[in-house]
Amino acid sequence: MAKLNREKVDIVTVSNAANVSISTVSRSFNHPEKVSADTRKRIDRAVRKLGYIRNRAAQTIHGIRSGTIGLIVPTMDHAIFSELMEAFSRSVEAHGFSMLVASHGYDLEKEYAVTRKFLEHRIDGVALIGQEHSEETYQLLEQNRTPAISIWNYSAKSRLPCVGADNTRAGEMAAEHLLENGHRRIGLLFAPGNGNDRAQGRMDGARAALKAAGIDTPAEWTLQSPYSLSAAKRDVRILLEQTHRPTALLCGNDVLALGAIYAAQSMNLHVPDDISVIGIGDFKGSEDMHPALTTIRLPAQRIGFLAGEQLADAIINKPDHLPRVECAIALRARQSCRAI
Amino acid sequence: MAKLNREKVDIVTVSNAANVSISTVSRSFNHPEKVSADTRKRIDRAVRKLGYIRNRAAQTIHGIRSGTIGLIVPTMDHAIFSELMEAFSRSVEAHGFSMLVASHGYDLEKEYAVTRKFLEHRIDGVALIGQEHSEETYQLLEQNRTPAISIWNYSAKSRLPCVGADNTRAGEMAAEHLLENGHRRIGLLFAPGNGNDRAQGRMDGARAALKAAGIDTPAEWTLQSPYSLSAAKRDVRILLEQTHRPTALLCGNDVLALGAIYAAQSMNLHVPDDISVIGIGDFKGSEDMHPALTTIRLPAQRIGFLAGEQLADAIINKPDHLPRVECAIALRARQSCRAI
DNA sequence: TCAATTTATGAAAACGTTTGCATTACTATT
DNA sequence: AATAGTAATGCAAACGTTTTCATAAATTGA
Repeated sequence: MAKLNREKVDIVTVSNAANVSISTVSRSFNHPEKVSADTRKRIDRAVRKLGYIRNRAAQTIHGIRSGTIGLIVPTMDHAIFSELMEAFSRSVEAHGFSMLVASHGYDLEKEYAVTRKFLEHRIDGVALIGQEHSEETYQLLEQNRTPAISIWNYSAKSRLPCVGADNTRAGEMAAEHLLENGHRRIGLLFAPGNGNDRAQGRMDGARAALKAAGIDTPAEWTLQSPYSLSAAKRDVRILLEQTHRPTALLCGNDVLALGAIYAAQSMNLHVPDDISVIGIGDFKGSEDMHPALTTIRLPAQRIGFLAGEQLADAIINKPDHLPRVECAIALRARQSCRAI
Repeated sequence: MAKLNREKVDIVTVSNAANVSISTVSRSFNHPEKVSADTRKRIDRAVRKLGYIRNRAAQTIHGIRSGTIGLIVPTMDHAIFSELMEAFSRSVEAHGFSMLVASHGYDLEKEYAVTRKFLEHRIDGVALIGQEHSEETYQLLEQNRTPAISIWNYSAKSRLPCVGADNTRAGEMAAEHLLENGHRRIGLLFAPGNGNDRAQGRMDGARAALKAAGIDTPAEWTLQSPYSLSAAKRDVRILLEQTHRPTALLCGNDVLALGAIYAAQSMNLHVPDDISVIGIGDFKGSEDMHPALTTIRLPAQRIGFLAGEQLADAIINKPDHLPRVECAIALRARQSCRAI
């Protein structure tokens, strides 16, 4: 069966082989109950024999859903986004959709271009990361009435429906944990905030909580490092070489936190005895590090899964209003912070 | 411009607005030189005003390429695959393709199902990870004459053209490095080999090299752990609690190696003084760990990039034969192994 | 046994493009 | 001024489906 056939096999080929009209073949796929058992069997045999595969493009121009959903991320190779992607993919796939993915490298114009390209493919819906997008991107989506959601951050006044966590609160919680443990000299290490409202929100939250406790972090203790172990390590080493050192480091994400820990270790400083480190994210592996990382857990898998469900639901059932979903975050107090 | 219009806008809408026929509109997109500058300008204005976006599905059924490439991975949230994906995506995108992605969780039947689904979308090409696929998957691709490549492992006798590294050799090189450093008591820690020819190949290579040196690893020093820091940590702890301990651990990938290091650290064993650890992969961050991980570098980004180029080339230029591309691997001797 | 339903199938239009061919209006050549 | 050639455009067929409507065949009910 399914022999190698030089010519393309389409619904006509099948209908000929099964000695029925193309309408019947189509029906046998889409409304099998309307076709006699006998005919159906004959068609199935022909399909298998010829190796026929339906052409979704043809269905799509007929007004049927394309069966694709787009996911546009800043980058795929950050642990946090790949976890999210995997979960999102699994959940939309369970509803029969295929996933188109692209990354834009924190460039909002690129994001617009990719969105446009996806719309050419007539995606049934699209998910974007965060809520910082160009006005053109928002308009493009509204104009085409393409179901779209924003994932990763929660905000009560997001322009798109969103599924995510409150990054500002995450920053606050991290700061509060350090404060509760008696820290007052706190260094800040964050990823650049432009094109990245997650990082910005966390930073704002942390700053606000510290300010509320009467603490103003000096500029030389406020580090901005790209998302990379080596960059964080390098930058934190410089900070720690100063004579006047913070007792704790609040890091915008777990990778930066791990970099900070490595920096400390490489200078023979003990974490948490000599310096405490707290992260945000709770990436895979943060729990198993040594010392186990104290961090704020952002439920990436849950967010990805729920986002997929929401979007699939939006496409299939066309509710006229999509809710905003806030996913709970929580402190994971482990071994990288101590009370002073 | 681009007002919110209730009705769909297609090429007919545009042609009316610009007072030309649909043929001219189409030509103005695809063969602009065949349309007078004046008309083109008029069309462009209409396009912008209406917010028209070409329908690739319609082009596709006309026999034109769909402009999509599929990438099917075991899982997206292993560092190594996400790095690969990002590089692959960038490279196919540069050639104008959009990327469909799916994961199969090391289940070859799922892989077949996903491949089929992608074929329904009329992908122009597809990339699979590794060379272990079901016969049905191979036949499906051959039958449809869909350009396909296998990425990640190189093998001179692969059924599909491949772009990748020699995993067997990686295993050998890791073993050789330990042998050269005087180790004879070597523990093995690998991911399960079924549905994962990469892991299997590395293990075979390591075993062969050890055997050639007259070393037979006892069963209790041969660990099989799922790809996870915590599993590796747990399993290695058990191994290290034995009185008769290996002097070195050869790990099938860097995550397992890092887990092994954490296990050692948690038992107050020093790496490399008390035990040496070597990994395979050289993931992002392995270099920055503490101690910096000695490992065999597999160039994930380069593989992803070249694979994208190869596949795009196969689609665009239809050469009748695609070469196999082997990407060089190399030892990165850092601080986690010592000579004894 | 005949009319009235019901069931199974086919014919044809529609979906949004691209492109080969035909037509018209210029431009250049003599 | 007539002819050949070229540039710009339109018409209509084609791509592979789905679905509405019509029709034929089978079943039901009297």
